[in-house]
Amino acid sequence: MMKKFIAQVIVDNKTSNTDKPYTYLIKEEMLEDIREGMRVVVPFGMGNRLIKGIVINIEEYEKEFTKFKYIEDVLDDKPIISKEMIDLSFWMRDYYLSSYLDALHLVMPPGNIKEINTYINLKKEWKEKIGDLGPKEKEIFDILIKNDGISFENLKKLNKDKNLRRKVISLEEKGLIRTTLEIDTKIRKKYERYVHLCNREVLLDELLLDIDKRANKQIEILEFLYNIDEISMKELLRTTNTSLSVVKTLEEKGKVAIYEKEVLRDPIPDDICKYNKHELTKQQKYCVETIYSDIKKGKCDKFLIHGVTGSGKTEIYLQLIEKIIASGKQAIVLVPEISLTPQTVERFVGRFGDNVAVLHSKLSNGERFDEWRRIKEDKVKIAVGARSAVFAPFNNLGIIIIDEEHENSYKSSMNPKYDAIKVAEKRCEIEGASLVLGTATPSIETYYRTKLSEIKLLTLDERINNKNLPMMSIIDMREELDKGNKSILSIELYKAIEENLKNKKQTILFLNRRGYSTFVSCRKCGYVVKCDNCDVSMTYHFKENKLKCHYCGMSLKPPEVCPKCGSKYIKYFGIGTEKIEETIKNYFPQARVARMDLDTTSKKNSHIKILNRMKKGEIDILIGTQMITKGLDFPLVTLVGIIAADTSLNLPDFRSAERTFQLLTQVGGRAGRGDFEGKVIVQTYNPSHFSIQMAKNYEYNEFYETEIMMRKEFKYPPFIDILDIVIYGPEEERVINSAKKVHSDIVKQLEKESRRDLVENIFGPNPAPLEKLKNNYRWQILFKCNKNDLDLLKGVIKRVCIDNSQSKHYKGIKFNIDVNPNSIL
DNA sequence: AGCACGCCGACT
DNA sequence: GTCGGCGTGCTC
Repeated sequence: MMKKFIAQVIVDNKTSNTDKPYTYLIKEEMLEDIREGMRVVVPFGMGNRLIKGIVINIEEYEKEFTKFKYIEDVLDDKPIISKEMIDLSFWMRDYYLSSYLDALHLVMPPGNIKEINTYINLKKEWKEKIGDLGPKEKEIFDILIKNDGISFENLKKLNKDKNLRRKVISLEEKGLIRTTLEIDTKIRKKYERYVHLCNREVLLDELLLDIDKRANKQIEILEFLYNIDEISMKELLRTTNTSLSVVKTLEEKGKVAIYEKEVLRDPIPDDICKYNKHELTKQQKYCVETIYSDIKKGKCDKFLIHGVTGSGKTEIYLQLIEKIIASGKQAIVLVPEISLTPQTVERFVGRFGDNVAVLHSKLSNGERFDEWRRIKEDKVKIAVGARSAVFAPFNNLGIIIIDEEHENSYKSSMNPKYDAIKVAEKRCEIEGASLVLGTATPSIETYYRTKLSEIKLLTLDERINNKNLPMMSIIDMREELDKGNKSILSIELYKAIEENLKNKKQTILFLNRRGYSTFVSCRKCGYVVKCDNCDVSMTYHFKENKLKCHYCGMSLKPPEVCPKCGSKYIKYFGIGTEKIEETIKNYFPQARVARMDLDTTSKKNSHIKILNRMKKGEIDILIGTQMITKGLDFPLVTLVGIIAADTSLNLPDFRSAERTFQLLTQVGGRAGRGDFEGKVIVQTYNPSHFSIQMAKNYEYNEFYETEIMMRKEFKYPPFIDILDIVIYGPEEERVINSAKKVHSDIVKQLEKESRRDLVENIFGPNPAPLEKLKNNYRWQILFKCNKNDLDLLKGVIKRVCIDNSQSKHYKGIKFNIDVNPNSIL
């Protein structure tokens, strides 16, 4: 038998039913052109409808191959994904129980770069054959006569026949039309006009010989171009202050050439000043050298830099990267999305210039595509970005650095719900790169792994400027009440702000809730205004005079009388950043106050503006949410007030103590970064809680020891793995029944596998903590299991939920499966 | 997703 | 008898 090659193809069909590798034969003449990671066009289904897919594997095939079809066409000349990245995406699929396609999309170029389209053209001889058409066919053909060259997609819009494709195929068979396959590049390359001198060898005088002396502008342009290799038309016109016609005239005279040149949309602003290399402290130096020599010796390739805030971790990253790229490899730097500010980017771009690509969520599709390509084509050596930058398509990756490792934004909330740290680790293993994590407050999981020696721990306990960490004082808000102070501000915080204002220093006030009042309630009957679509109380926003749902975005006018009992005693409870702003403005009318939260930063660049004003000292008091806690460096800030430390502490989640500790430490770190001592005031109703007490004294190790004991005692990560299934849909009955069915099916399956013991650690089905969101009722089943049992449990869940998701039992029901979720809320 | 097949009721 | 609606199941 003849040797044949077959390819495994994942087809781009957005349904779970077809989400598996399909085998196709490769025509001999195509064998040379086809590689893993290329996109292909394949016939699919009974109508042999052409769809695109991606080749994930090519191998020799020696058995019968009659049942396979041939690959129709190859779309790429080079693989768009490397073999390593395919492997990485398959690992994600397995680990996070996602589909092949969702996992592949993460490692593929951004956007749907190319759309395949079938275009329909009339054949010359159609008039001779029009006789033998049925009425339906005639109807379609009439459309084609009017729209020669129409795409199949557009034809579908004009004719709603259910079997349109069949009829078109029949028309083609009858010889009236011809269909061609064409690819439409959705994301187009961007071109710009450039200008250069035609003859660069001649002297300037010679060049100006036949130019009229009165043609000042022409002379000016030629003189300008004489010293320049090439310049974009836009810039030429601007710098010489001329119009297009002048350049056109010079082109006609054969003096200059105008041509199109592809430009890569560069999202990095070009007014970045150089960020010079800093002298390393002893600790920093030790850190860089240890990591680099360990990597070189192959001794260790996973590191955690535990450095107090202000200990200069960024400089360590920069110098490590310098060494790595000097050895011909490339580097990825992950930072949390909200700290991907110009301030952060500047440091990397300021040091490495145009060797840096920046990937963040605000990029347009075109910009993202260009950055992706610059990386893929080795035009840059460093990629800085949020979570998804972990997939930057470098070909020779040397290092992945993850800053603020403890941040929860590294876990994706979309399928596959991957954790960028885990993925980075996997990618490093696959590609032989090294992983460096850095933070002032390591996550319990990561720190635990340093204890197991899976990750090497490096500690920096000195701040760069040798300043002490700011003093943190804890205010018991219950005592304030006893003292008769009903205000949001404790007396101590009030006085500290007053003092700070007097000394012309800046203050940051932190509260992790936006809006004015967090809920609105009737004092007579207790009715609370809730969102119609979600089971969530609505937040009052003063400026817009509206009640808003922070989950689905719905807003309505606040009621004047209670919708339930009609009483007029509607009261607003709970505080948000907007209320703080108002209070502060009342207390300190002379102060310049700014608020920074989702509501004030929705416009593009608005948050940069606020930060710039802050930097210039034009703001005395900055009030904000999460946003202001990350990596900001304002030397004039000497006071940080945390309005309510309890918000994160009281959440019924196993990470709430950890979050609180991290928050206090991180926010506290914003104070006293310059030449002045800082001070932090924390207001709380739980002053004795260990996370608050230990944050006060910056006792990370003590906090870790306490927390890890709790985790062990109550069986939480890192000792076990958690699986979270949320069953949701618009009909409550169906959701409840489905949740019960999922539960009992899983129990049955576990019994079949003789693993009754695992049933003990199933919690639920219960209504999810947010019982209704965006008109969907939500029920939850939680699983805890030992690391060794995770695969078995996942297998069972996959069979019960994913493979059955199309079954009629689960009509109108969706599953949200999260492996090791960030929080169980 | 599409497409076909098969079953069933409506209508020439 | 035949046409079309809809439920079900498969696509290398």
